[in-house]
Amino acid sequence: MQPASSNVIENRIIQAVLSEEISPGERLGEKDLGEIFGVSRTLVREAMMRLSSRGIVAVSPRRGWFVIEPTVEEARETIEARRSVEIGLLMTQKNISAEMIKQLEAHVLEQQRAIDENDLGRRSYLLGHFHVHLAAALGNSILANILEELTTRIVLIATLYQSKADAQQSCDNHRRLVSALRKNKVKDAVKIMDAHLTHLDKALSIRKKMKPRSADQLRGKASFVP
Amino acid sequence: MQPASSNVIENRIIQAVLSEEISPGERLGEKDLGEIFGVSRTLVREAMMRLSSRGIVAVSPRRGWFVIEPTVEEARETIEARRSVEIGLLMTQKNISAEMIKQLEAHVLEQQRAIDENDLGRRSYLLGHFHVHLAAALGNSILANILEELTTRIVLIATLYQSKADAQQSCDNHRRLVSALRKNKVKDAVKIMDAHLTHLDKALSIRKKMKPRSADQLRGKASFVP
DNA sequence: GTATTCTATCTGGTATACAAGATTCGCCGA
DNA sequence: TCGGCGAATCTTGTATACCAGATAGAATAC
Repeated sequence: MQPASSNVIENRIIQAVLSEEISPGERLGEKDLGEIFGVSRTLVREAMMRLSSRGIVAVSPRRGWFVIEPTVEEARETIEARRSVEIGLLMTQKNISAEMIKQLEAHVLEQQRAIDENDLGRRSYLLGHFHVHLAAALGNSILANILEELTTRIVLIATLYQSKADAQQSCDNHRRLVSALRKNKVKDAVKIMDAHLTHLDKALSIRKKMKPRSADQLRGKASFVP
Repeated sequence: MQPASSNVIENRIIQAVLSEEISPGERLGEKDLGEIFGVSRTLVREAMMRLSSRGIVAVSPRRGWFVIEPTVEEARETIEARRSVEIGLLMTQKNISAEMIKQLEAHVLEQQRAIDENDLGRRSYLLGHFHVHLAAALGNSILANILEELTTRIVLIATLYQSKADAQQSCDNHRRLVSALRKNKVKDAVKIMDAHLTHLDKALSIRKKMKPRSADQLRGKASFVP
């Protein structure tokens, strides 16, 4: 394994979370990750520090780093935060270029393909990252960053609480959203987004407990290796 | 100087930025900070990693860490991001308790006092943190965190571009905002917020160049020491 | 006097060393 | 068989060592 920078580690872990390769509550040992990425604990630690700042992992003193397991309360707050940000994003957007609409439509098609091909990791990744693309398309990279943070947490929440928001429905919502944007019907877009998140929020009531995987299993995941 | 954890360092630096004790472009050397806080470079580095993840500082390889100097484009994006978040926040809020209204009013009074007493650092700090309190009052700590990040950057932007949004006007806007919230006039609140940010955005055109202070001067600032 | 090159020094980048708390597991006793 | 106790081990916490790139300043050439 050739060495990787701490940035690479950080991004790889976010990607792994979005692809559901890593589950909430999973332990991420510094030593293990160092071996996987071929670097010393120092770089792993840097990546963890940034990830913890983004609310993806948290450290338990002298026990290890763990992927966060949001409580129901935190889950609701995250969904509400996303609702605020996304609705604000839609309401304050001025004009969206035809080029961007096309990109978003292409992204939705990719999502559909991942669903059809039953590519679970890619499916989860694309469905989550659609909203990041949306913010970027509306011309604000800062909001895109914020949304990446929030959607990553949402994926963890969805995994943890087994929200049954099935992929096809999410994809359909995205399609309708882009369609509304193409017609410049902002109000419709807001409604679709609002309903989408309300659905997610409702699905949260069904709790499901997960058994955390051990770090050893993680090492076995070939795809986790960059 | 007794040792401090990396968390303390991080918070202290954010506070220093909010209080305008630290200017954009200022160099923050690992060695210097380590001496100031009485710790090794390791802990300073951890704090810097998290601050960079929050977009407050950036590293120039083998040269040092610097407080970010947003370009005009980034400044506009930050203001737009804040507009989205704050408007979304106001629009999706359900009910705000009388208790919270009181807290916000008390905060506005504190702001006024800082203005009257000409306490510049405290003034800057309170005016910026009002929005963080607002998000917290509306019951979402995640949005509060996001807003802390954004307002910190806004302070840097205001310093850099010498936006003449004078303190008294900001405070008045805050007072009007809380008043609208008390009367449950959400639309008015949104309007006030929107106008406030538009004003900030307009003021951005007047560019002002700053000369960065050296780290030695920073060391001299007794108040920077925890 | 000015431009240039070379070197001493400073800075961050990364790995490693060592300390101390947490965990595990075996041993012992009841 | 079950529960408690202790040492061995594992994990993060923090400091330090060493490297390489960047910088500044002096010496040199013109």
